[in-house]
Amino acid sequence: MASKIVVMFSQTVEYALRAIVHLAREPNALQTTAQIATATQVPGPYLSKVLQTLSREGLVTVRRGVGGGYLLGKSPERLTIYDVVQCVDPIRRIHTCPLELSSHRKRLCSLHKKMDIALEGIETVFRNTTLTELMNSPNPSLPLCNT
Amino acid sequence: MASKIVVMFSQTVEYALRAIVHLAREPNALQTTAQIATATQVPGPYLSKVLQTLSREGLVTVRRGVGGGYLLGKSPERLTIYDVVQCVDPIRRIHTCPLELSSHRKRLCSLHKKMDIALEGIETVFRNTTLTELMNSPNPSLPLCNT
DNA sequence: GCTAAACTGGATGTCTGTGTCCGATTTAGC
DNA sequence: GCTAAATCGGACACAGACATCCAGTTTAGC
Repeated sequence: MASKIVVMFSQTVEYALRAIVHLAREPNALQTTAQIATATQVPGPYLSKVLQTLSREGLVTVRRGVGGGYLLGKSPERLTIYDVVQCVDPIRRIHTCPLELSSHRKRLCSLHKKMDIALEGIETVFRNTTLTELMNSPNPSLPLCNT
Repeated sequence: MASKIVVMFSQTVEYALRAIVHLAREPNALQTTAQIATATQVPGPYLSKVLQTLSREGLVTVRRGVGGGYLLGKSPERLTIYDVVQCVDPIRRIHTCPLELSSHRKRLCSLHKKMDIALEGIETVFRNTTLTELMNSPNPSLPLCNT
């Protein structure tokens, strides 16, 4: 009845965030899928799909052909966790009654209101966290690095 | 790449919460699976499984045989959304590095720390919301009811 | 104790997220 | 322009969440 590792956030979100964080560590260096896959411990072929999704939204920039690879598509100060999540597996706030009860259409009942408040909390945390903040946080463990 | 209706909370969680809320509206009335299914718009056979799960943890009480059905298993003041969620599809906080980097074992990197903070937020909202509060909230839309 | 109402548990089916594979396409460097 | 490095896109494979079905068990009421 439950998922496996990181419930609530899909595997795809986890992978996308790892890839973005990895690219953010060297904002100007082209990285091939294989390099990113190794560094982030994400299955290469699947990572490839995830990067394509990120690329479509401009979160990463791609250069094809020999010597090609991926670059961060936006400046780390203006790229948030939220952007990444929304790109690959969006948080959908609850705006209308899931039961489609006519009287709840505009005014959620207390149950769904609470659930939406929980979602709002996540949204806020993610909206307020930029890649820059992740990289500069006063944390001895660097993202993805076994220091 | 995304799920369908209410991302982040599984369908099962949604169903379980509806069932619990429905039972909480009449805390002392036995309700058959069919009755609950109709009231909550949950597929009967699947709801049956969900109720079994809730029953194993004592969140609902079952009476088998003729005239049987389900009852709330705990008093609504002491039953929280969190209890229901943890029963059917638990929120798993991030305690150790998903990449299993040895240096992150006890100290999460900033990325996973942020993700865990988001989870903690949900956990807090859910822990602090009892069934009683849901029923008594000053909200014109009663849970599950088309008033 | 018979019968019918109701839950139990296992088997099965379906769909989507995750993961793989490979031929086609792009491009740097010779 | 040839070649090799690299992404792209579609087809395929697998597992788990969601959903169904049914034979078996429990129990109230006659």
